[in-house]
Amino acid sequence: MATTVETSEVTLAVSTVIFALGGEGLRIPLVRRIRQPFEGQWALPGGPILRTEPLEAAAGRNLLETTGLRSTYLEQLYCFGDVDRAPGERVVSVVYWALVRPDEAELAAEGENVRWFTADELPALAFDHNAIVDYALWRLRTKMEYSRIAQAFLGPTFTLAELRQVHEAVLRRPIDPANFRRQIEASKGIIATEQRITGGRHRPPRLYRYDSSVALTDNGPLSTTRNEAPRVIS
Amino acid sequence: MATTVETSEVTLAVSTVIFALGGEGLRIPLVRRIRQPFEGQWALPGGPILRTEPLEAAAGRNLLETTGLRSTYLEQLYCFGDVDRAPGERVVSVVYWALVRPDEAELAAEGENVRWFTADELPALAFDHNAIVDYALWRLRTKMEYSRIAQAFLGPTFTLAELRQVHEAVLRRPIDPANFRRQIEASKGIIATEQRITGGRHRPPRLYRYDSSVALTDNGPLSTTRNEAPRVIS
DNA sequence: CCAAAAGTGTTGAATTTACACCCATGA
DNA sequence: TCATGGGTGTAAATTCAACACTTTTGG
Repeated sequence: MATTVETSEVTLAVSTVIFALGGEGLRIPLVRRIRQPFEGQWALPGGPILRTEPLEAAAGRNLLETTGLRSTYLEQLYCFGDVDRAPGERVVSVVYWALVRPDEAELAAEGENVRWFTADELPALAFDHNAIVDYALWRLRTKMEYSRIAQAFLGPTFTLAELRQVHEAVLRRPIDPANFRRQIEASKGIIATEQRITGGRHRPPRLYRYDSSVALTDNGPLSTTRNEAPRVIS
Repeated sequence: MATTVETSEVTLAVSTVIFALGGEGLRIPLVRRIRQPFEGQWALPGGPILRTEPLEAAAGRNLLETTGLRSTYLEQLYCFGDVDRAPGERVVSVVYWALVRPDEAELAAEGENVRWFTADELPALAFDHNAIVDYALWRLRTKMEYSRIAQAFLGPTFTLAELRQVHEAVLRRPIDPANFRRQIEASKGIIATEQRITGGRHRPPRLYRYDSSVALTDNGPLSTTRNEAPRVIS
């Protein structure tokens, strides 16, 4: 992946699959390669690993550098190391996946060499990146069913309808609003505020916020106690 | 981890957490380090990555080299890359976890520099290997609840009591035999043979074998179509 | 016959699912 | 007042959990 020096036998890199929710469902940003191999083709944002930088920080950094965004959720996906995944050299890529909020994604830098694609309709990507995205999509959809990562797509407060729409968009199936409400309320991790949204031609929905004392997902002993910053309650 | 050349900025290695079931529950083999750092302390089997060797093959190879065993299940656990996890140099380790059968584990080479330990009572290990084992244990126990990896601890045929005892040993809690039976029978992936075990002072139990057309666990698009070899039905 | 584990049946609780229906708002 | 989603109620279906009971063997 065009990294570091050529003196090492194996090259190590970090790449990141970034998800945001757009009009047509899940969207991910890709960068156009400006050198061989795969020059001109689209690829996942990525780069070399710096000697003194943690892997997760590297993922966050190249996320920031290519899109200008900070993610609300970042997790290691897998380490890809097939011998022939890059022509000529042996590249091992530690891949992370990230979720960003749509309002931030709006501001995202989009230029000649960075473009957002609909996740289910990608062109042929460089390297094995199509397979990587497929796996990231599978993980996201699987995890959506048993964790509360959906909240990472939303701002500090949200209505239950918004949260449900996130689930529906990611899982691509309708969800019963009544059952969804009870399910979420029973699962904890969410706190009702006294605020409501007015202006709609219907009963004003209550706003919720997430309970920052409860982790979005249970990663067992790996949980990096990196809980999101406590939210200011308005 | 004392690998390859020092010309590269970051050293890449593979380690493996190997699980077998022994009398006192889960057991794992460790190797004694014969050089600095952590000389004399116990550590996970591991080694450098060869230029032309797939990561999974490297894990299988150092499993074979240190214990003489081949595993019935091998999966990537996580890639550990904290900056200070090895004194002096930057080492990124791709860690795999493996399951082996007790009958094979019996034959395992155990010498001055290789010893089997009870997984829940490990001494202080080299590097961050205690944390790695904790995470592997969590993954094994979590996965035991929703997949059929328990079968990887058993031979080609087994009774439902044996299968249940694997669950009980790993999860460390008793399981109702009646409910366990129905649960397993409903979940498919297991086939009843016409054979029974005689000789016990009780009704002879039926032998089962696993359905090799059903994967032990659903890893989504990552499944390496590396299904176990079809079993000969006796 | 007795002990022990294999295997089947049954019942109540908990959870899931579908859908009816009332509530509060803006137009 | 009507349309629209917010929010509550409820009952059937399914799954889960506990445990009684019957079966088949060896001693």
